[in-house]
Amino acid sequence: MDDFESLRIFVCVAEELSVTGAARRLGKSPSNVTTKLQKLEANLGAELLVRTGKRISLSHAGEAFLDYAAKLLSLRAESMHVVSGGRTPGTIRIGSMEATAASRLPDFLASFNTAFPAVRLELGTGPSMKLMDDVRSGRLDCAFLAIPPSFLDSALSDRLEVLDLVFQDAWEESLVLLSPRGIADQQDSTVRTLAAFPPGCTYRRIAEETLNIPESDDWTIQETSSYHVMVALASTGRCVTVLPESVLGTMKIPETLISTPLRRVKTQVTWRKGYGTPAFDQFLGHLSGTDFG
Amino acid sequence: MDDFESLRIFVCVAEELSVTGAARRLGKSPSNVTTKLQKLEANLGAELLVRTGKRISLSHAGEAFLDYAAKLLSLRAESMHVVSGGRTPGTIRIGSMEATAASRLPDFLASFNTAFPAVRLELGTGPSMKLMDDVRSGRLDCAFLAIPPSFLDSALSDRLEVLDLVFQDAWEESLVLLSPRGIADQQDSTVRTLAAFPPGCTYRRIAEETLNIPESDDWTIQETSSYHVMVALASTGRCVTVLPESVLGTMKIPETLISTPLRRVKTQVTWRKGYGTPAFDQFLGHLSGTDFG
DNA sequence: ACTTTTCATTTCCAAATAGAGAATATCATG
DNA sequence: CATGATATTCTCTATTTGGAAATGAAAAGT
Repeated sequence: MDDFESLRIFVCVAEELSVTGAARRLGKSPSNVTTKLQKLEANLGAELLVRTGKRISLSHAGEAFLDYAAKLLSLRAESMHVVSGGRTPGTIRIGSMEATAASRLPDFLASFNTAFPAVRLELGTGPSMKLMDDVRSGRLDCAFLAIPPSFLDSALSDRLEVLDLVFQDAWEESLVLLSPRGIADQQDSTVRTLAAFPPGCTYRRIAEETLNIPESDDWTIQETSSYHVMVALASTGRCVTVLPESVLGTMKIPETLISTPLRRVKTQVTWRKGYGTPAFDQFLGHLSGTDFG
Repeated sequence: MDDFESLRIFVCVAEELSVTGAARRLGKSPSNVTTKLQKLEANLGAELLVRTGKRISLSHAGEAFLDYAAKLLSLRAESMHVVSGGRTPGTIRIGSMEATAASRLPDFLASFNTAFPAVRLELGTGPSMKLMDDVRSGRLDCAFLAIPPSFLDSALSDRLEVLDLVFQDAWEESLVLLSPRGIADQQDSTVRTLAAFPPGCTYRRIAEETLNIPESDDWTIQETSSYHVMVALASTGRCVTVLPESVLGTMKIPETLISTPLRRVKTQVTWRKGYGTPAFDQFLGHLSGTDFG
C-alpha cells in the first residue's frame, strides 16, 4: 500500500461498488481509479475486488482491508486535526440512542453546527450497550446513552471505572407508559404485549423490569425498529409501549392512547478517557453550555 | 500529510534526532529527508521539529504527531499482514513481567523464532497492571502477566470480562521468599525491609499481602529495578525479597541466602478479544504446544 | 438477434513529483 | 580561527501520476 489517496479511493469504490461512481465522487478520472486500485492490490499481494464481468464486489480480503483503510483514514484525519491545533477541520462521530436522536439531538446539533461550522458531525444510532462498545473500540468518538438503573445498583458501577470510559450526565428523560385508553392500571391490564426495540435497548430493559416481564411469562414482546411503529402498534389497542416523554412530544398521539409516567432515567454522554481533540472539546463545552430543561 | 514514507521518515528522524542519521538508516539522501519533512510540516500546517542551530528536537506538536505516526505505521503493517494472509511479514509486540522476560521467555521466544523466522518479535517489560492497559490500548498485542489472587477473589473476576481482553493460563510460578540465613520464620524475622519492584508489580503485591505489610507499619520497602539488585540487597542481610523460583534458577545465589516457598501464582497471557493476525495465531499455537514443566 | 448504453480497463502523453548529488550556510569544536 | 559536522537549498534526471481518448466487454433496450 502506498499512500492515503489510494486508501480513500479504495474506500470510495467499496462504498459505491463502482469505479466510475467513485471517480465522479472523488473528482478523478476512472482510469486513475482503476490504476490506483491495481497498484494497491499489487502492493498488498491480494485481490481486494472481485471483477465479475463489469460489476465489482468486495473479496474476503477486501472486506478485511476496508476496515483497516477506514481506521487509517480516520486516524490520519484525527492526527492532522490535533496537530494543527484545531485549524484543520475536525470530525466528531456521535452515537446515540434512537430516542435521543429523535428528540434532543436535532436542536442541539443544529445549534452546535451554527456555532462551530468547521466541525463535521456524523451521527449513528444503536442500543446503549453497542454504543458503549463502539466508543471503546474507537468506532465512535462519543455516545449518548442510558445505563439501566439495575446496572448502577449492581457491581457494574464499579466496572464502569475500569472501562477507560468517562461518563457525564447530560439530562434526564421522563419515561412514560403509552397504553390504549381504559387501561389505567398497568398491572391489571388485559393487554399483555409490549412493543419495544430489540434487546440491548435500555428503555426496553427498564420497561421489562417495571412491568415484571421477565418473571411473568404471559407477556410477549413485539420488536419494532422505530418509535413510529411502536406508537402505531399501540394505537391498534393490542399492546403497550414505553418511551421518553421528549419523544412523545415530537409526535402526534391519537386520542385513544394515554400516557402514564413510569420513572426518570438519566441520559449520559460517554467518551474514551484521555480523548480530546480540539473539535471534541468544543463539543463538550457546547453541551455543558446548553440547557435541556 | 501525504504518504506513509513521510511518516516513516519522520519517525526515524524523531528517534535519531538527526537528519543524516535517519537518512543513513533509511538508505536515503539527507536532502530527501529534509524535503520530506518540510513537506510534511507544510501539509500539517505545524512545526514538527524545532531547529536550533544544527541540532533538532521535537516540538510539542511533533511529540503528539509521533504517537499518531507510529500508530498509523503499525496499523498499516498489520493490515498488510492480515490481508496477505500471513505472507507479508508480521510483528508481535509482546509485553511481559520482568520475571517472565528473565526466565521463561528467552527459550520460548528463541524456539518460536526458529519455528517462524518470518515473524518479528518485540518485547518490553512492565508491571502487570500497565501491561493490561497497554494491551487494551493497542500498544501491545499481548502480554504475559499475573493477576493478584486477591483480585480474583474480589469482584474483579467479574470486571475482567468487561475489558474485552481474553486471558489464558500459561503456566504456574512458584513464588519463594529469599531471606538471609538464620531467619527461617519470616513473621518473627528481625529484618523488616522488603526489596521489591515499584507498585503495580503483582509479585510485590503478593509479598505485601503474605507478609501483612499493609497492616503493620514497621516494614519499609526498598524499591529496585531488577532482580539482580534485589538479590544483591538481600545478600547484605538487611532485607528479604520475593521472586519466582524460575528466576532464581537463572541466577547464582550466595550461600548466605535461603529460600522458602511462599505460594504458587498463575502466569497468564492476555490479548484483545477478536485480535487475530496470522502471526499471532501461530504464536498462540506455539505457546499451547510448549511445555513449561 | 441486434443495437445501444454503460462500465472497467488500457494506452498514450503531459505534468508533477521524488530523489540523488553538489553547493551553501550554519553551528559546534579543537 | 580553522575544521568538521550538519541541515538546507539548488539543480537535474528518472519515475510516477493522472487525465483524455481508445478499447473491450457486459448489460439493457428494441
